Amino acid sequence: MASVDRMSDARGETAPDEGRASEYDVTEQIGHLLRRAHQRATAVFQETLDDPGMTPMQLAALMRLVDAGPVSQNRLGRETAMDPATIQGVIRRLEERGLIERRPDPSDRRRTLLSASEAGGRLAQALIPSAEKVSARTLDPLSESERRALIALLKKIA
Amino acid sequence: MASVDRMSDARGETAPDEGRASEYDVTEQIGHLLRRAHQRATAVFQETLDDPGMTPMQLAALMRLVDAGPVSQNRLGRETAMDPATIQGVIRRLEERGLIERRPDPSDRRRTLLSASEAGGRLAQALIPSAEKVSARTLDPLSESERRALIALLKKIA
DNA sequence: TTCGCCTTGTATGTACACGAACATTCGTAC
DNA sequence: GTACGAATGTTCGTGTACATACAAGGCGAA
Repeated sequence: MASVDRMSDARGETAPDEGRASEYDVTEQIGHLLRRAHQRATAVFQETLDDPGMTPMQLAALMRLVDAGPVSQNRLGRETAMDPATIQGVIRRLEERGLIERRPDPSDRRRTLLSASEAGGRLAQALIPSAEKVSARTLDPLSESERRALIALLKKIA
Repeated sequence: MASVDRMSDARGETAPDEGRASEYDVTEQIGHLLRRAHQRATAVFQETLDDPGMTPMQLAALMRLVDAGPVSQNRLGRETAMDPATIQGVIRRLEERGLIERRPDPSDRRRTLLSASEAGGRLAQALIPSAEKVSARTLDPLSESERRALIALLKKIA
C-alpha cells in the first residue's frame, strides 16, 4: 500500500530524461496508466476497508451473491468479470471463511449453487459504508463532473 | 483473450435485476471499472503484439532499459511502477530470454546494473509499431478528445 | 436413442502483485 | 572509526489472472 507511493519518483542517480532514443514512452501508454490507476485503487481498498483479509474480488463476489440470490459459479464469474479458473479460488476462500455456502443444483447436476451465509450477509451489509468510502477516496482527486466523465469513459473502453 | 468477451453478459437463468436489496452495485464502483478496463487492455496487448510470450510488464521494463541505459533493478522498478519483489521475476525472465544483461555495479556492491542486450535492443525497436498499435486499439472506442480526457483523468488519480 | 456439441466445474502451469522478513552494503552522525 | 539507520536485492506466502486440458453432465439433431 505505501509501496505504491514510493514508486512514482524518477529523481536522482542519473540525469533525468536524457538520451531518449526511441519515441516510445511507456508511462504515456494507456495500458500502463490503467495499470497504475488500478494499482492505486487496490491500495486504497486495503487501507480503507474495515476488514483486513477481504480482497476486492472477494467483496465483489460476496456483494453480488447477497443481491442476486443463489447463482451458479460460472455465472457469478461472468457477472463480476472473473475467469472460471479465477473465481474458483475466490469462492473457495470465501467458503473457508464461512461467508458463503455451496450446494448442488437439483435441476442441473453439473452446477453448484452459491449463496451468502448468514454471516456473509451480515458482513456484506456492514461493509457497505466502508466500501463506499473506498470509491470516494479513490476518486478524491477529481471533481464531480470529472468523476462522471471518467466512469463513462471507462465503461466505453471496457 | 476471447474469455474477456464472454464475461460481459448478465442474461438468462433468472430474471435480471430483480430484488436488489442493498444499494451497492459492484459494477458501478471505480475499482471494478478500472479492473475491467485494465483487463481488456491486457487482452488487446496479447492479441496485438507481434511477440507471443512477451508480457506488458516485460515490454515496459525492456523499453525503459533501452532508453534509460544501465540502471539498478530497484530503480527500474520505481520507474515502471513495479514492486521490488515483482520486478525480480520480470528481470529474471527477460534475462532467461537473453534480452537483458546483469552485471555488478562497481561503485555500489549492493546493486546490479541492468542493460538491454544487443538482441533486446533490436527486439524493442522492432516492437515499437506493434506496441503503438496496442494503445491505438485499446482506445479505439473513443474519439480523439475523449482519449486525451481519459489519459488526463487517469494521471490525476494515479 | 444416440451422436456431437455445448456448458460446468476442476486442475495445472505461468505471470503479475505485494506484504513481510532477511543479509549485505552504504552513508552518516557521533 | 564505529554504531545506526537506510537502501538493495532475495525469498516466502497469498491472491489474482488466464491459457489449456479435462471429466461429467445437458441438449438438440439425425
